[in-house]
Amino acid sequence: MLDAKLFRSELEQTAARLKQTRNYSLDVAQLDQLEQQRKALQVRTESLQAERNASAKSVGQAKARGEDISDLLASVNDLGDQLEAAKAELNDVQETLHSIIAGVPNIPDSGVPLGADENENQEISRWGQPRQFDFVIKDHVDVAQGLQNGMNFDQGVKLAGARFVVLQGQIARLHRALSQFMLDLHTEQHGYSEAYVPYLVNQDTLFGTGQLPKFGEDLFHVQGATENATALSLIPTAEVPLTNLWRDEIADEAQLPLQYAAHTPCFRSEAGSHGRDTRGLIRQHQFDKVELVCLTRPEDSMNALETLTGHAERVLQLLELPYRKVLLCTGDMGFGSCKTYDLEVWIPSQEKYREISSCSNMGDFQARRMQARFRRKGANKPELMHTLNGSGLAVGRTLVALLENFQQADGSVSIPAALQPYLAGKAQLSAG
RNA sequence: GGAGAGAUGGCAGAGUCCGGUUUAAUGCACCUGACUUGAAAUCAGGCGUGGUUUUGCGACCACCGGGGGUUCGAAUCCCUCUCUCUCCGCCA
Repeated sequence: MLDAKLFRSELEQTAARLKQTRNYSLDVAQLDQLEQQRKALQVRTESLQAERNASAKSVGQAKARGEDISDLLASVNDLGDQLEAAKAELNDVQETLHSIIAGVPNIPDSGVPLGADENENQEISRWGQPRQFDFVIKDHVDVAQGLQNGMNFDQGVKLAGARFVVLQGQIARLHRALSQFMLDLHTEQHGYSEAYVPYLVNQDTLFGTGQLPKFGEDLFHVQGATENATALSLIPTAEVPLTNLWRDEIADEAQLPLQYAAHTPCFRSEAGSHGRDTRGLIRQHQFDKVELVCLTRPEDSMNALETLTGHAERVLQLLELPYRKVLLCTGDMGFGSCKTYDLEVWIPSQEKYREISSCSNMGDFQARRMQARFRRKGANKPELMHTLNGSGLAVGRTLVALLENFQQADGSVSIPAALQPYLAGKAQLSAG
């Protein structure tokens, strides 16, 4: 959520900036009118409340002195009705305002290139060389089929439906090894503290990170067993529970930066993705991810984004997977982000780099929604922190990249050295 | 699943029966100042969050788990939801 002040004192500039960067149209006239109503109604409501408080107090005092209070009561008779009406009106206006403001995306950092869509993203760097194969390569689905059919989409369909998979045998083991490897790397070498978190979260939590109110259709919602059970939703990323750890909390400045890593499944409805990436493991309703979250002081967040992205890159480097780092343009960035790097891994069968990590600095956008704050040493007012998150990495897609990039002519798959300890020292998965 | 008890400011903890100078006592923590070479101790003062309004000082409003109600007035009474704890039952 943007600072409400931007909609009051800098409405025109804010609208222009949102249009320029996000192609987001703010109804300036409507907002301006609502804001004027809000102001008038709020002043009126509060002065009525003050009046009510004062009269209630004098009633109390008169009564304490044993005086007759019927005159006093008569004089405040219609106050309640007036107040109630004013409150109701104010409430309406504020709800309308809030619902508009809660749906406005973050304003990108000035360093982010302007652009309409992914075609105008900026490649920052490349690491590694896509391998030259001297045989006809298979995609990961066929590679896995050669490995005792360890990736079974028919079984996924049978058990759950389209975009679900069952992994078995050495593929399942590889999948587990990858997440363990990533989590160990980040906790042991990059200073993240490991967390195990709920996979189902409530609506406040989803609002905090920005999934609600606008993106509810991207989630799976779970109806509790009882009629009025709390509405819960499956997390689309561990960013949601991890960042919300500090919702409605005030950290000491010395506690920052806070760094959390968690390995969780992620659930996405993929509404609107029909027909995209239908083959293979690239786009599933359920996938595992090791997520990194960092909470910082405002002045530290841009550096922290570089550091955090570096941590995700380190996974790819250790796994010897060629990738490129892309700075997303304003039009391609997520709703709450002010700056995002995507890491894209080389997928040989597609001869393309595909997203495997997205690292974002959300600025104070999420922190304002969830009132995640910190107090500077000596300062009295708490201040919003900045929140960052990044995949380190998406496990399923890493599995895909590994199978494809390290496939051998005989159908086996070699294992990068860094990962071998997690596979009982095996240097390859053998076909058969 | 059954029975009971609770939820108060960063923490602890009074107030709730019997609604009214309680915009919440007190203690701890924290901040400022005094004393001290410095620190500790002591003393004095300050010290919640959000919001509105104001050039500023300030004034005002809301918040005692969430929501609703009764009332001139609610931390206090009523309804409801959520959560926590204790005991019993069941259980990975």
